[in-house]
Amino acid sequence: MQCGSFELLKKSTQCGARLGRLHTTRGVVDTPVFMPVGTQGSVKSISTEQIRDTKAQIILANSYHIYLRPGLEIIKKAGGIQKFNSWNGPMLTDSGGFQIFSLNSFRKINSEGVEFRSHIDGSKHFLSPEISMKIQKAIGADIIMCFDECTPYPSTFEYAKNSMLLSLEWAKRCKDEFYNDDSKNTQALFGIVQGSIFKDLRKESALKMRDMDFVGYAVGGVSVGESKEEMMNVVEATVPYLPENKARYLMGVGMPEDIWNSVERGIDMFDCVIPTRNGRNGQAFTSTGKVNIKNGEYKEKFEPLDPECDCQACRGYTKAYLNHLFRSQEILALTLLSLHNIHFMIKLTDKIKKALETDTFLEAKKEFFTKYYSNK
RNA sequence: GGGGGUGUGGCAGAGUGGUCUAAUGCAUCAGACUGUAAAUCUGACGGGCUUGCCCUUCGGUGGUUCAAAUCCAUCCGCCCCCA
Repeated sequence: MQCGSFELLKKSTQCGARLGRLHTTRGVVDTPVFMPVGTQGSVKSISTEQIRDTKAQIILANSYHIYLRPGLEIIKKAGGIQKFNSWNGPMLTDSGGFQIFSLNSFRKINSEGVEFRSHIDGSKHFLSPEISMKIQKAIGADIIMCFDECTPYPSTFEYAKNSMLLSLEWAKRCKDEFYNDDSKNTQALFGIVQGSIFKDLRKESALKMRDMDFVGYAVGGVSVGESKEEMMNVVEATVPYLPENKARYLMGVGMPEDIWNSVERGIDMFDCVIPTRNGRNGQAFTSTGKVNIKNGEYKEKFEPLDPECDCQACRGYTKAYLNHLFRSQEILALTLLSLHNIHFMIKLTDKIKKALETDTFLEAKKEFFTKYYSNK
């Protein structure tokens, strides 16, 4: 089966949610899926072994970061990113498009591409759709992304339109570059819909991307500061114009509530730094809501973080101990909470999948949130 | 016995006449984080309320001064050196 192809297994009769299977060179991914982010080829503070324990099916890496360090030569010599980090499973690389947004003070955009100053040493680098494709081919992830501009929020309609058209133009160039060799046999290129929060732009972008016939589609330019309501409006304005038989990936999302709400509207794939970043900063997601484990109230709570969770952190340790680890700045604190949060997100998608099998998505969602918000 | 130094908010430690409720760091208390420049960042941190102001703080007491953490006297505590 072609890498990146999507098998639609079941559609909810209640909403837009769907159960599916994404085929990749290194394995099958059941959707809806949450993909932990390992920007530099490593999910921060967590070993590949531990990532497997969380039952994550596919992880992300960032081509911009890997290109800067260790560099493509080393990745090639290693035999590709999956061998380098010994994950050996499905992976996805982002194109560097998000860095146009997040490193905005270090770059200059023109229609040809983007000039970056390395955030590491200030050196100049140029990224274009063609270069991004070459980089992502060299890294060798199963799924690679078009080089786009992640449009900042807020943007004027005019800026958002030009940005969306630029990403469209770049998408064509990505395709041309991607399909000029045998990489297409082992990798899949996904297109990215832009258009900020403007429905017309989202529709236009989605339809034109659809015409380009990508293997899969992403909704980009969300989770950049807009409200949750706006984010859902974007999803609703985009999904109806994407082909049903292809995967839909909402980039950079999200929180548990975002996952439920987006799956409900027809999204299949997610990635987000939240479980790991917030984990490192002391915030845990639990079945009864968010917990800031650093807070004083947990100093003497000799009970697991989440009694419903069977991750390493919850199996072996108490809130009091995790609180102590954070207060004493022990490295283990970062690992355990990151691990827990990833596990939580994976379990959440498991719940969703199970509910879709029995066509009870809305009931499951209600059950989840009744508990999740019960403490607040 | 002689000489020198020092005492500041939970801790460390600036400040040596007004701009001092008193820098800074730590600790403490909370909040934020969405395709990772993040083990990060923000805010609070004497008390009161009508949130602008009022009251109370720099070892104790007394004084000088329009004004004292800051100067003087004295008491108390601690540290160092020489015998």
